[in-house]
Amino acid sequence: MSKNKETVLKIQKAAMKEFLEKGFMKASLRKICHDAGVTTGALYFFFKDKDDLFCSLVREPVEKIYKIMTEHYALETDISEEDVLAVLKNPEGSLEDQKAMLSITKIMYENRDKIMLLFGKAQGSSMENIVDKFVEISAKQYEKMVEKMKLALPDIKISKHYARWVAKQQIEAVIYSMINIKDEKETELFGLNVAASLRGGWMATWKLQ
Amino acid sequence: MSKNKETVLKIQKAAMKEFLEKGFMKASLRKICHDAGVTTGALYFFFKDKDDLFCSLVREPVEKIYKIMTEHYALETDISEEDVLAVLKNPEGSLEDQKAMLSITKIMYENRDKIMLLFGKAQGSSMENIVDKFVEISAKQYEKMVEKMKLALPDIKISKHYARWVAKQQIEAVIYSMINIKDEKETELFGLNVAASLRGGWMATWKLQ
Amino acid sequence: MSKNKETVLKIQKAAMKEFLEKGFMKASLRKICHDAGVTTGALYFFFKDKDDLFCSLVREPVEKIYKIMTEHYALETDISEEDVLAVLKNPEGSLEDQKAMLSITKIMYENRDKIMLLFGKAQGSSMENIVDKFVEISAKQYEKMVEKMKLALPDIKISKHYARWVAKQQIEAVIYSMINIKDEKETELFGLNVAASLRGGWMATWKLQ
Amino acid sequence: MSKNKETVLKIQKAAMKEFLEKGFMKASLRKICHDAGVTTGALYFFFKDKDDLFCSLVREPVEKIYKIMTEHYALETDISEEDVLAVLKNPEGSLEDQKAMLSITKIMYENRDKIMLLFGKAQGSSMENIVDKFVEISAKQYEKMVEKMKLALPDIKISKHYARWVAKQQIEAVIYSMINIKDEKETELFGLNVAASLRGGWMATWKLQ
DNA sequence: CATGAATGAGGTTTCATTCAT
DNA sequence: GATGAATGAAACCTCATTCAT
Repeated sequence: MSKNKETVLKIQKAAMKEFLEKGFMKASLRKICHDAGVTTGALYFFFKDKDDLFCSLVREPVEKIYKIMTEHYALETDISEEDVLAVLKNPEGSLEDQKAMLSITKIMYENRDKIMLLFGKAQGSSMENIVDKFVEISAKQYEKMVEKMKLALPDIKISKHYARWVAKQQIEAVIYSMINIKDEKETELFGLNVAASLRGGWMATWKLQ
Repeated sequence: MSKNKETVLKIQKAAMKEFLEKGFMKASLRKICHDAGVTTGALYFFFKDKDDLFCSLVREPVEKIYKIMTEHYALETDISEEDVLAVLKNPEGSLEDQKAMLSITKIMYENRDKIMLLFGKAQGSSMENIVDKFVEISAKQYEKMVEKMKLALPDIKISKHYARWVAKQQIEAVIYSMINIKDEKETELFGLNVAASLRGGWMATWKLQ
Repeated sequence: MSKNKETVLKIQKAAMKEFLEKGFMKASLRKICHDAGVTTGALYFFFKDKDDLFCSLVREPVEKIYKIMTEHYALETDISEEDVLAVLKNPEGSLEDQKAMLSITKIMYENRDKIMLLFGKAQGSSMENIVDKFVEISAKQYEKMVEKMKLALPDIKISKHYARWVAKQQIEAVIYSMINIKDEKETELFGLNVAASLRGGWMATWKLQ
Repeated sequence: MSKNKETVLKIQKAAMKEFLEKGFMKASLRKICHDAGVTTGALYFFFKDKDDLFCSLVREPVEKIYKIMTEHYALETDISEEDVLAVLKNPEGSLEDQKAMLSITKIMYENRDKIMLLFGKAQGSSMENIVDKFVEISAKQYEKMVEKMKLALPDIKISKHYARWVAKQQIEAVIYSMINIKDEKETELFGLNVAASLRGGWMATWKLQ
């Protein structure tokens, strides 16, 4: 039990390195096995195939993020129109929303390498569209919000693709920060800039403020 | 003269299909040749290698976009601080800026499939980082603008990564639109929403308006 | 253990045949695999590449010969001038020298086919210049000898390329014998003729006897 | 007439470079054509195939050498036993023999690059065994000489392969010199050393002097 | 648990050569 | 004389995966 755990970890460590370096498709299982000091048979005892190995590396944060998103958005489902306006006029934004985004951001930063694998090196694996899936979930909420905003502000014409784009922006901002900024102070400052920017963008779209 | 052009076109047509379907790496030259009704030798008479074939499909719009960007940003280099504020307070934004973005958008829409190849299926080819290069060019301008804004508004703290993110947002908005929206009316509306949103985001960041 | 050895041997046997027939470059790995009743993958499990396969066939004698040469020439390093003359005036020649040459000859004859591969079919492989390397080692000794002979016989003018040519002659005589003569008696007689001839050539060059 | 001559020369010049660099087999006709600024079709108008192109580069010296050898050896055919001994006891050697060897050497040096092509880069072409053919011609003469020497010196045991080896040595000495020595003075000195050495070797074999 | 030999299909590329124009 | 498009076979090699042990 301790020994196979060890083997799995050795494989995963080597796999992480190789996948990060070459991306899913160009990564070589042979090299992973060699670097891990393990034979192919051992790898295939623990993992169904290449894709399964890749997924094992990112499964944990994916599931956590997924959980937070679904739970969070389940809460937000029943906001009334007045709430929507109130929430958006409040410079602090929705508390729940902030909490969710913070949780996700925290998870991402706790799993920095895994997330970079997930969002930058997954092409060819079954995870290659995972961002889209997250965006999808988030987008559904924004679509609901947009619908309600439209009721309150019927003169504003909004494309039906706008909500999804907003959702995508939000998620990609976190990823961008994670990939490009190492310094913590800088990360925080960047986060504030982005938050202000995104919020300002939303407000401007509705001609608020 | 007509005949060789024909062969090249047959190859490129088959290549376009295969690359769009499978992406650069998983695409098979054997299949492309077979689908084009041509031998591998013929392909290698016209194209240096797989990468050259891929590039031939996207070279034209890439060069056009590159030209517009470099020319446009050469113009914008010498804006004074007052200009910056003036430009940004003007709801219409910089005329040149708008024109450049419109030209690029137009080129992209005129080469929709090529651009989708370029921005979604290029991993493994020498074009895989082309977006980054475009963002880079644009980012340099935004960095200059940010520097000047800071002089006018010294109390606003701005991350040094902010400019690049803004540049990235702008370009990815066009790509997003192109990939996801087919209807022209909808595209236009989405464009207006995004323009308002991005402009509002920038203003909010500087606490203007 | 017995089985994998078998596969390797099957591959090597087929490879030996193909390389001897066509030479390194024209030999086809496909044909080797087919003749060995094995897939290409199997070949590449045991051998890094074509060159590695070729080398595996000749490595053993090469290393043996190399070992003898380096050991032998290490011994001979410290001959004095008098020794040199003494050795050369003695019709039997240097005992050590004879022993080394005999060992090498013996190894060559024990690995006749491998040596023929090595010296006649290696063009294109990493072994293509192996004769030159052997000659080089031997040549260094002859160069030292020539230097000492010159001290004893300052009137004889000797080209600085002469030593290497003598070394080359000696080694190529063995190869020549091996390639062209099958009969043992004949080989022995030829060996005596060559030995006398080479020795006589050396003496005549120095105007001795 | 002048123009096609030009084209042929351009092709041959490029071919010479490529063959010298890579050897017959690895040389690329494509590259030769490209370097010559000519199309494949043009090459195939003047030359039957790769081999024909290669041969065209070396044909001239080959034929000259062949002519000298056959003519020379036709003369030497009818030497009597006494002549043989006389010739060999005479330190100057056979005058005709010297003249032939000098002519051949001269031709070789006048066609240095062609000869290096012929003797070092011909593997895979129809010229790959040309040295053997020259050796063969020369060897026949030496065989006759050996037969006659045996009649005069019946106690000396000589292998039937000895004559060919002597022939080979003589030709390879010239090639060796040509390939390895550039300086003229050095070449001459080396030639004297080798001549003395070969003659001394032959004499020692017959226990003469 | 783990080995490691073996599969077999597939990858891209290079080549000498041909032939209609 | 010369073009240059096209052939088509073959080249070496890599890969994820399987399975008897």
